[in-house]
Amino acid sequence: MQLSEQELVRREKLTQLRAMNINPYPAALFPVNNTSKKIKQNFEEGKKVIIAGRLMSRRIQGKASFAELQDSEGRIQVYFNRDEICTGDDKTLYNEVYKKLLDIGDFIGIEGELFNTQVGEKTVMVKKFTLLSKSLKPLPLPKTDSEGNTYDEFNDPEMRYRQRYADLVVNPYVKDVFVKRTKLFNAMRTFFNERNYFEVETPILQPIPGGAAAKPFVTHHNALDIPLYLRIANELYLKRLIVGGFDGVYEFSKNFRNEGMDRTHNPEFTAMEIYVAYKDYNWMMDFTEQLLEYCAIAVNGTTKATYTSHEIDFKAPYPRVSMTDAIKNFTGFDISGKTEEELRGAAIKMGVKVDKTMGKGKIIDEIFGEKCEGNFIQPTFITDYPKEMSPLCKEHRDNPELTERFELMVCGKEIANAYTELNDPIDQLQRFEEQLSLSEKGDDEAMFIDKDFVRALEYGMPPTSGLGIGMDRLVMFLTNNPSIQEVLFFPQMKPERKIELSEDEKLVLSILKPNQKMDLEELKIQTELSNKKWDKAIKGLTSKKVAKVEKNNEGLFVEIN
RNA sequence: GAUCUGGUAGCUCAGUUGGUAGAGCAUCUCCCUUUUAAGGAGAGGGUCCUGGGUUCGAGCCCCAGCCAGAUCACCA
Repeated sequence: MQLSEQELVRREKLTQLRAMNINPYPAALFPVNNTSKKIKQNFEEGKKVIIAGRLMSRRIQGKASFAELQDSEGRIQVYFNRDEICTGDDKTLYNEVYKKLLDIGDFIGIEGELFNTQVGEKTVMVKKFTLLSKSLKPLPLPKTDSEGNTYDEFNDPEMRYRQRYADLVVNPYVKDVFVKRTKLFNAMRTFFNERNYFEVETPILQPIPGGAAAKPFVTHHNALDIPLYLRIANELYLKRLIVGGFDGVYEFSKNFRNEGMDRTHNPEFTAMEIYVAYKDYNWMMDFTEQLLEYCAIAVNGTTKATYTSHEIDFKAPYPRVSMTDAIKNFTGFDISGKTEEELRGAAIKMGVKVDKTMGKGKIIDEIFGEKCEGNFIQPTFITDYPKEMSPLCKEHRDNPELTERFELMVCGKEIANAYTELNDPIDQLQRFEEQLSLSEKGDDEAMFIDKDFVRALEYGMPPTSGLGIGMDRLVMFLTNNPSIQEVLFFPQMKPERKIELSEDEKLVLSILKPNQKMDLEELKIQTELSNKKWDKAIKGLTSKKVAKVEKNNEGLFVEIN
């Protein structure tokens, strides 16, 4: 690996430290008894403290130096003075170790006393310091001045996501997002637990992926020799637990969908689903608005949130608009009682793209998505979806064309989806069968038939209402981040393909490249490498996908990839 | 998947028809007891994303590719 000058310098310091009998990576615990935040909150002149963290800036002025130490809660200024650290004649600890062998990014432990500088900055006077871990790679060093201007900001999204660890060290706002994310999860748990709903875990590896219309990832179990799918939703398993007798169950589930990636979609994402027995979707709407109000306050201290140019308010209650009314309002067209052909015609007239594989439900969904969805900025429940697009949802008590379903729209995006759950096993089987015919028509997202789930319903499931919330999307709204990558620690990225070739590999390549494809023996002879070196070089090149070896009737050939 | 934009020092960014690769911060050396992105002086540091091409000569122009972002399409 090619090291930069600065990296070489730091490695050299490592050996110098060892030569001075200073272990740059000591094993012993360091007895921290304070943090940067606690020091500032309970400041007392002369108080002794022990702290630890990363050295993040230094201003050296001869015998004295100010530096900043960053710990998990922020930064505190520390003051190094030669005569405080080196009380005897030997000034090596300050002149050599502190000034020359420490670097920005190093973890150090400090024992010292609190004092105020002449400028009034709360500061730790260092009496003793310990190197806790040497940093070998220079961190990016963004700076902010007193007016809030930033310099050298570490802002390339690619580098920030790939090296989230560095991003977290130098960009404090990144940590804030994830603190809020965890606050949201904790708030939801509290809200559910206080109502005696029960947190559970269900399988991620599933023989039949169900509960949503989505393309699954497939894997293979060797011992069973069967395909297994990564879950796309946890709905069907949670309902099985309602069959089993729980009154309310919920789960935060990582779901996996083998679809495109963009600023609102990551292949793995987190959903929360909750199912409550003896309730319906009207109850669930009340429950949802209370939940979100509670969560918004827990995360931001207020029900209001800013998202891009929108000011949104999660204060309950939220308006409830039926899908039929929404479409009527924004297009003037009444979908009720229309045939598939009439709907298709209307969609085409509105300029909404439809095709032959779409059934009634999908056409309506398309019209809604195209003409209405974007208009709902404040939290709004859209209710009573067409039956065809909701195969797990109970038929509407007043209209057999519709289902008792709602979605919660915020800023034109869906963040929650809920049903009065279908618990009629015969109806459920029929709906699955309709999905099957959709999939035969070419809809590659139509659901599989889950016979075990139907069997569970046959034993009887109490009337139940269920709710699903896209947690990542909700975090985006509560932290004003229009990109899902910003609210995931490690968003999916294309793998870095760094090709580093050894000398021998380069030699092989230099002969192979002008020819593109060569006989393996001939190439080997031309390189003049020993058998061992040749073997290593060619295996290296093939494993790095630079070249490939091919065997055909005429012999063995090496080809550039 | 399509289009557009970008990729230059550890970080942020300049780079003039196409003519020896630059700045600030960071690093290194020397000097310096309380500074607030900011002490002073000096020095070093480059696979200009990769591979081809055009040219006497390419960071710049052309082609192909890689990675990212944005917009759109697809998709919850």
